[in-house]
This record gives sequence, structure tokens and C-alpha cells, in this order.
Amino acid sequence: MVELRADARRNLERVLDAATEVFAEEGPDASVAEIAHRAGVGQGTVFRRFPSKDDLVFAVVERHVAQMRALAEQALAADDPGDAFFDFIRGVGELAMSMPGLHACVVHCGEKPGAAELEELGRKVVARAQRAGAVRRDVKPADVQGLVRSALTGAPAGEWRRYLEVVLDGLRAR
Amino acid sequence: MVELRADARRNLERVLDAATEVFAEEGPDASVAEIAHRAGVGQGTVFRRFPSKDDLVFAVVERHVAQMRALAEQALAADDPGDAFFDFIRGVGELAMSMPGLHACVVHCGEKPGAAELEELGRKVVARAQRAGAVRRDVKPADVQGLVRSALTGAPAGEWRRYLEVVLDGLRAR
DNA sequence: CGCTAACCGGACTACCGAGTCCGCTTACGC
DNA sequence: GCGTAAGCGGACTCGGTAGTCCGGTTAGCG
Repeated sequence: MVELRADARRNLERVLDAATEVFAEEGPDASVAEIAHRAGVGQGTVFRRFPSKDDLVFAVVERHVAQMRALAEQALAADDPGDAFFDFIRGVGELAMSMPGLHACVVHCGEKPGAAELEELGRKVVARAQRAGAVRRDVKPADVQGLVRSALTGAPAGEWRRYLEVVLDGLRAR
Repeated sequence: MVELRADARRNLERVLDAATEVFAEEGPDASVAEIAHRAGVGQGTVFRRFPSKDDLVFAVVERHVAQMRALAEQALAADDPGDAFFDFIRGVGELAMSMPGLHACVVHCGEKPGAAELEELGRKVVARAQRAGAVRRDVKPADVQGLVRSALTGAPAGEWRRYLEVVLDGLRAR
């Protein structure tokens, strides 16, 4: 499987796009049949590339997480560590909540995909903000991640920005 | 169905107890078969009393929510509105997280069961604390509820108390 | 007692979604 | 062109769950 035939590659992309769409709308419980149909291919085609449904979810989430990594890198390069942190979190919120279903997928896969690097970067962003005295020192980077994810996941439709601000206020050094 | 035969009443209680146990362990996705088995009755017996599985979930959640109402009433009777509020929230946390699966059930049923009265009481507790200057004024009672629920739902196993404290700090008037 | 309506259990149906299989189609190297 | 292996689709299997049904059991009244 080093080289994919042209039609196979085309279908693979269709599947990934359709899966992103469908998962974004319905979350990780969307059925593979729906995705295959939306992609205009048979179920067999989906399962040939992604041996299990979870593999498909991972692939979709992977793309999504990559964008967050970019934000984290940007935050590390910024001048003010405190502002960088708070803007980073807000950016992650915008990204995640632009496709709520996908966010549920991220939660669904736990830590699996490119989360390791993202977490590593996130750790640095947090540590830097703590060193600069902008973030309270008694929270661990994992706590920040968890709290933010909770606020985003739990907020009703249009309210997540307000929720996030409350959490961010709770994270500020006092 | 005004009067229930003695054996029927006994079975009804067994079912409710078993359901509470099982939902507390496995969340709202636990199967009715498991509950019936744990209660030592047939599935038919369960469905005779609760026409759908959701009805059963509601009944179980109802009981759980009643305990929270008690806490809210207690909070309203307390002297210091600020302390009352923060202790109330912590109490709700203890109650909810002593049975995490049940908490997921509460989330699962949305607002259905005795939530209306609980919400009404909660509203008063929050308003009182805001009037006393202990809680920031730009949050609505529903936000408090949502934020707390999010923090509890999203926290990993042993960490919910720490999460809750961050959120509570975010809610304090500054 | 003994009769009967209420009640019981658990087999059964209906349905849904993940993952498999195989006969047919098509890209593409020669 | 043409032969063939890569690829395709979608019907099918399999497992699991909500909800139904009915022949058998029993509470409890007279």
C-alpha cells in the first residue's frame, strides 16, 4: 500500500471529508453507513482504509488537533506569556466550538491521536504563563486542559465564551 | 393502579434500587436486562412499571435530585449567603460525585425530573450570594449550574474537587 | 379453602450499527 | 488495446438492546 491507485486516493479523501462533516454534525456516534453514503461510496470502501470506526475517528481528529498545535506554537512565540496563554485558550475554544461534534470526538478518543505533542506544547505555554505570574501556580497543565475542555463541552449552544471567561478568571493568579 | 399488590410493590422497590446501583456504576447506557437481573426480576416486570427505559432513568434521577433540593433549602436558611452558596455547591459536588454514573444520568435527562424546583431554589441561593457581594454579578444562575456541572462531568476520577475550586474562584466577585 | 384478577418471568421480536465477503468494475503498465 | 491486480459496493452476518407477549404463578378476598 505504498502507492494508491488514483481512484482509491480520491475516495479516501471523500471519506475523510464526509467523516469530518458528519462527525462535526452528529458527534462520534454517527454511523459509518451515513458517512459512506455522504461520501458516495460503499461501507466496504470505508472499512478497507480504516479497519475500525475508531480509526476513522482518530484520523479526523488528528487533522483537527494539528490546527491546535499551530496555535500553541504561535503562543510560545508571542511576547507576553500571560496574554499568549489567554489568547491561546480562546483560540482553542473558537476552533473546537466551530465544530462541536468534532470536539466530542476529541473527548471520545481520549489521548490517542497527535495529542502527545499538543499536550507537550500546552504544558510549555502554561508553564511560561505561570512563571510570568499570570496564572495561579497550584494548577497543573493537565488541569487547565481538563477545565477548559469541560467548560466547552458542558456549555449550552451559544454560551461557551462566557463559561470560558469564568474559568479563565478562576485560573488567573490572584 | 391506585393500590399495588404487595409483591408488586416489593418488586418495584427492588427494581428502583437495582437501577440506582447499576446506573451509578455504568451510567445511563446500562442495559435494562442487567438491571432486571440485578433486581432478580424479569424484564417484563421492569417494563410494566416503566413503559420506557427513560422513564426508569427519570425515576432514579428524581430521587437523587430530591437530596440536592434538601441541600438548597439548607443553604437558603443559613446565615452567611456567601458561605452558604459555596458550601451548597461543594455539597452538590459531593453528592453528585459519590455516584458519577448517576450524575451522567442527570445530564442525560436534561431538565425533565424535579429539576424545576431545584433550579428555582438554586436561583435563590445564587441571587442571595450575589446580593451579598460574594458572587460576581455578570453570571446567571443557569451559568453557575452549567459551569459546575461541566467541571464535575469533565474532571478525571479524583480531581473534581480541585476543578470545582478553580471554577468557584472564577465565580467570586473580584 | 378456592377462585380470579393481578402479576410474574423470560423467550421472543424488531431494529440498529459495526465489521465481513465476494462477484463485479476499472486503472494503468505493457 | 488488453490483461490483471487493485479497488469497489452493498448485501450480509453478528451481536447487542429496547420493548412485547403470553402461559404459568400467586396474593388475598369472600
